[in-house]
Amino acid sequence: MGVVERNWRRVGEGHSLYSEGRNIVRETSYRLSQFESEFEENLFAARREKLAAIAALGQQAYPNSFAFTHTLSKTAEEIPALLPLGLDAEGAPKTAEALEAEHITAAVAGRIVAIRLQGKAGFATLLQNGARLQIYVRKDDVGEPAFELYKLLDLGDHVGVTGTLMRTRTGELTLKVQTLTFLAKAMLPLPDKYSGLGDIELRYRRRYLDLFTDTGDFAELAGDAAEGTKPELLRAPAREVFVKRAAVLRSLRNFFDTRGYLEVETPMLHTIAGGAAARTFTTHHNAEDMKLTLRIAPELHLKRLVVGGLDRVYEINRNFRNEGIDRTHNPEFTMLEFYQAYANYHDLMDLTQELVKQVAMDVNGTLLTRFNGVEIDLAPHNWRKYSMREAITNFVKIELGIDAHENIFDSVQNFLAFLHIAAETAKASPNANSESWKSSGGRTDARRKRQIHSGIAGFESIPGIHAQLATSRNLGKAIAETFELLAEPHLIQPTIIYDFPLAVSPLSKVKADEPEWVERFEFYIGGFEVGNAFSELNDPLDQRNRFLEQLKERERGDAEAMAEVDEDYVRALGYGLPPTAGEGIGIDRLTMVLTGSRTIRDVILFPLMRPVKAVVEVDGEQPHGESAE
RNA sequence: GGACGCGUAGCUCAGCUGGUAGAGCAUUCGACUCUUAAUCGACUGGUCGCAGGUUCGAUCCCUGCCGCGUCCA
Repeated sequence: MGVVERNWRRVGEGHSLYSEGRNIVRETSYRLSQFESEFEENLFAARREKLAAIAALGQQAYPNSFAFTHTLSKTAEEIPALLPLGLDAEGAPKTAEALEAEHITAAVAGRIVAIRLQGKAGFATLLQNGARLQIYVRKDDVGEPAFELYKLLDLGDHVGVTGTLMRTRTGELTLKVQTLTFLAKAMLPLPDKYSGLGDIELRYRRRYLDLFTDTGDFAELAGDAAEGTKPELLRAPAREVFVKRAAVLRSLRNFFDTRGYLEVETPMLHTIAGGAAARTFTTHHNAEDMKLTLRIAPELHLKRLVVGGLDRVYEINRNFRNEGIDRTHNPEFTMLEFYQAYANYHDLMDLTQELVKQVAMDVNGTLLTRFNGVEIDLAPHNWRKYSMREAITNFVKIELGIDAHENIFDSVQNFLAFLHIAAETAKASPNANSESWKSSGGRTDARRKRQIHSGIAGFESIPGIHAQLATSRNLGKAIAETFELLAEPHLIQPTIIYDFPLAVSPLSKVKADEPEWVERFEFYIGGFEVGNAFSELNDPLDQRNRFLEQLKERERGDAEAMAEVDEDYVRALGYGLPPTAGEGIGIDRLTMVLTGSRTIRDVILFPLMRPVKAVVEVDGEQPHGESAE
C-alpha cells in the first residue's frame, strides 16, 4: 500500500456478517473503504443491516444469477423482449382486458429506479437494457416473506421478478409480481432520481452513474410556449450516445468488409512515431531497455501492408497525441484508417460521401442531424467542394469583401500583400455586416472580425516574417493556417477541401502539374475536421528527402515534426508501393456529428480527467505501477 | 498558455449590501392494497472546493492554489 486518499476509513473488523443457512458472506480480515461523507458512511452501514435482514428472510445477499425469460429491450432479439408483448399486431397497446385474457407470464430482472410503497402493496420501476417496466407487488399476491423483502428494497437495488403482464387504470403496462428475488444492493446513494447528475464533471468521472441516470439536456422553453410543447433535445442521453457509437463502428466494419477490405491490427507501441504531425507519449520497455512511443497514427504500418499485397486494409484503433484537451481533442482517440491500392484521392472523395451516407442511415435512419442548433444534411448532393485556395478566396470575400486572385498563392510577396490587405480590412471595418456568417450559426460579426484581424496580425507581427516566408515551405504553412483561420468555422455542412500545400503534407503525392501542391483532401462537418485523405507518396527517394526535411523542421523547433527517419518504411517503399490512396477518419468526431454531441467528452466513455483527490504518502514506498518518464 | 464563469447537504439548486445556512429529492421513522417526479406526518443531514488575507465578524470582499466549464490562442 503506497498511497491512500484522505477519506479512507476502516469499516469492518474480521467476522462473518451473515450466516443464514447457505447464505454466508464473509468479510475479509479488515478492509478499507472510501466514503465521501458521514451520510454515505451511515447509509452504507444501514444497507449492510438491510442485507443481513434480507439474508434472514432466506434470500441470498449476493446471488450468482437469475433465470430471466424476457429482457426489457424495445426490440426482440435472441432473448424475447417483454415490452412488445404489451402491443397488438398493429403496434397499438393491448387493453387491460386483452392482457388479462392472454395471461402472459415472464421473469425479468432490473435495477429499481423508482419505488413507491403503499401499505400492503407497492409499485416500483425496473430499468434494464435502457428500458423501463413498472412492477406491482401486492402482499396478497407474493406472500408475507416476499413482501417483507419488498419493504427492504432501496433505489438502485437489482431484483428479479416473475409475474403476469397487466395494464393499470392509468394505462401503464405493468408486471403483476408473483415472486420476488433479491439480486444485489446499492450500498451508496444515487443521484437525484428525477434530474440525474447535473454536474458535468461527475458525469465523466462516474460514467457508471451517468449511463443509467442521464436523460440528456433540453433547451429551455420560452415563456409563451404552447402547453405540451416539447423542448428541443440539446444533448442525447449518455446511454443512447454510446449505443450509437457502437452502431457507428458496426456500420463502418460492414461498409469495409463488404467492399473487400481486410481489417488489421498494427502496433500501438512504436519505436519510431510517424504518420502524423503530433507530439508523442513515451514509455519504456524494461526487459529490452528500450524507449517506446505510443502511436500517433497507424499510417506507415498500413502502407507497409499494401506493399505486402494486402491491397485493401483498414484499422480502427486508438491513437495517442500528447496535446491539449478541448471540445474536439482527447489525448487518446479512435481513428479509422483505410488504404486502397490503385486508387487516388478523387476515388476516396466519392467513397467518403458514400461512407458517411451509409453510416448515418445505419445509425440514425436519416441523413439529417442536428449539431449545435444547426441542421446538417449528410446527403452526397449536399456536400460542397473547394480547393484550399478557393476556400480562402471565397471566405475572405464573404467575411471581408476582399476580391483575391489566384496569384496570391504564387509567391511569398503576393501572399504577404494579401494578408496585409486582409488584416487592414478586418481592422478597419469591424462592424460591417456579414449575413452569410451569421446565418451559418457564427458568433457576432464584430467579434469575428477582431478574431481575423488578430489572427492575421499575428502572422504579420512575427519578427522576420518575410525572411521566414522566403522559403516555399513556410509559404505553404502560412496558406494552411490562413485557411483554418478564414474558412474552417464556416464548414458546417459537409465540405471537402482539396489540394493542400506540399509543406504541410510530408506523406502525400504531389500534383502532376503543380509541384508545390499535393493530392490531399480533408472533410469538415460541424465546423471541424473529420477526415483526412491523400494519394500516397510512393517514391522512396522523395519520401526519404521529405523525412529529412521533417528533421530540419524539428531542429528549427517544430515539436510536432517527425523526430526520426523511418528507414524501414523508406525501404518498404523501395520494394514498390502501388499507386494507393488512404484516409483517416476520426471516429469520435464522426460520432459527435451523428449524435449531436458538442464535445468529444460526450462520445468517449472515460475521457481523460485530472485526478481530483489529494494523494498523500503513507510510507516510503513508491506507488504501485509507477511508469518511467 | 490567456480571459471569463462555476464549485453551498448524498443529488438538484436557492442564499439581497459581510452578521456562523435553506428548499425539493434521497436517507431514517410512521400512515396508506392502482401508484407513477405518488401523497400525508415527523426527523436527520453542512469544514459553504482548499489555503491565506482584510474585518469585531467572511459562504459573501481580496490573493494564491485545485478541479470543471465556456471562449480565445
